[in-house]
Amino acid sequence: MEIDPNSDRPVFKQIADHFRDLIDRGELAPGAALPSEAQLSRTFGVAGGTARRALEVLRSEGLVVTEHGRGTRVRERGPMLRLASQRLTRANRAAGLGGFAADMRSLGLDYKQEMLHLGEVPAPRRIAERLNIEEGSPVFVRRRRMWGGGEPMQLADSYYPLDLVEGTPITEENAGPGGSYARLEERGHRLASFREELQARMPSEGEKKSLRLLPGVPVVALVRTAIDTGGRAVEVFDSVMSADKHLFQYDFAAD
Amino acid sequence: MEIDPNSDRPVFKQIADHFRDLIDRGELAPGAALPSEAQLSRTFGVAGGTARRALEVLRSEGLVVTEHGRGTRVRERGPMLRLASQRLTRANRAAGLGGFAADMRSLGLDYKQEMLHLGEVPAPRRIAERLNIEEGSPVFVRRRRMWGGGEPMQLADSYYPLDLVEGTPITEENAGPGGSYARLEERGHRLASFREELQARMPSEGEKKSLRLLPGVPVVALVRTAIDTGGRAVEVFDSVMSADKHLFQYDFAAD
DNA sequence: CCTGGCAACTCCTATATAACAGTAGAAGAG
DNA sequence: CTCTTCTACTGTTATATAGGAGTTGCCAGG
Repeated sequence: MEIDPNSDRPVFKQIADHFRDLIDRGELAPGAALPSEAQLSRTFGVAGGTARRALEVLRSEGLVVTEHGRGTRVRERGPMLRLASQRLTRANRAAGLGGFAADMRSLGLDYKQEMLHLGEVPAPRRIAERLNIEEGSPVFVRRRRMWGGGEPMQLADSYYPLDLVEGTPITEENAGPGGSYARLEERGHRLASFREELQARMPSEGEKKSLRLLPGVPVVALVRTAIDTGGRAVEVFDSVMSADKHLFQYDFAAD
Repeated sequence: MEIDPNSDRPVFKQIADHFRDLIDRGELAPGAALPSEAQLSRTFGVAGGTARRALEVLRSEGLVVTEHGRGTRVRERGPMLRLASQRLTRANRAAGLGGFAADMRSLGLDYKQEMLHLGEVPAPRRIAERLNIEEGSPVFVRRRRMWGGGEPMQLADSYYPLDLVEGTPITEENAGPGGSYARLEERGHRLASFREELQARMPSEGEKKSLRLLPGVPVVALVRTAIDTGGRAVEVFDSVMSADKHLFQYDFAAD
């Protein structure tokens, strides 16, 4: 392996290219250690800062992870959670548990839900538009962080019109068997359809921390609006999840 | 604005925080210039490299763009293309044009398609699984880059079982009115359903270049499988698009 | 009027150096 | 045998310095 300092391509990128290649071709398996910065610097005959930048490139691409004091290793990818639209059909919902709990159960991961906030808030624009109400008018929110397999999987905020949840367990920590959708249906709002909107982007600082995201991992923001048989939006589910742990699947008719 | 060199938080992150704040609060509007590296270095009393790293952080978060010789400015976001599942219903398909052309038309952007490859290739695993054939057996591929508004919007590879396309315009540069789906239906394969699978990730080097992606912009990989009324997979559409230009919307029943 | 060239600005790559901080294992004390 | 401390490794932040290269505007000379 040779580095050409006179090439158009900067040295640190050439070094990054070299290791990207090894990783892509599988010669460096997930979990395998890369040389330390000092070693790179010696073997390629470059300054320490240059070696460091090469690793930085690979880090930012999400190919490797580095731990302070331990070194840099090829990233291991955990299992992917496949979120299929069918998970929200009535039959599946009737099986008990909320949607997320069922998903985790099917992957054999233990499930936990951490309540971050529970109460009334003024509706943000994004939510108000979908609930067909005025921006800033009060709505009830369940803000929580979902855990699976000991890791944070998603941040999920559920917003409800006030009149639909007053006096129901939805306003309490435990929404009861079958989750909040079951409560809404008991109250006479039979669910007719869902709309899901997805958008991928890089996480904010806060999201990075609270989802424990590695550098270079994007997130997917999913907004689901639940519509009842009367055409009324009864819930807006606003969530953010790590892109490297989730895959989304939708089946729909061609007619 | 003050920087504390003795804080836990590194100086370069403090500087980045400062400008992230200004951008989030709208005090630095899209298109507005940030101070040059030299200016930052002077006004904050830090070394040039430190100022540079602060800007690097913002760049990697996709908040700013910098051009060599011109400086760093707050990123401007183009319009988002909303890809709704309904765009593939028969009624919409009948309106003429392929799906993508119609989408671009509705946004008022001019549309172009650049053919990259047209011919037989051995089926990659991902494709073979979905077409229900052996990995490596020959399939026909239309590999192209779609343009909208003068910018590359997506890389799209369509894979077909050989027997379905032989002797049809699908094997030619122009697949004819209504696109390849129309040709498949003419041949007796009436489309029954689609499955779309989405996954977000950071782009590869090649994708970055050919989609002209700015640093810090993720991509969405969308794989669509078209199924005919006989339950046979007749096309796998494998595409990659810039996450900051696309939003995905799916409507589905709750029953 | 236009053109060529220079100057001053911008960012980019690379070097060398220093002090600090987390990790792991070996050496020593109890 | 166990606990502590030391040491040699790892990465992290920050400094200073140098030369390269793209961009813009001005100004002198044609």
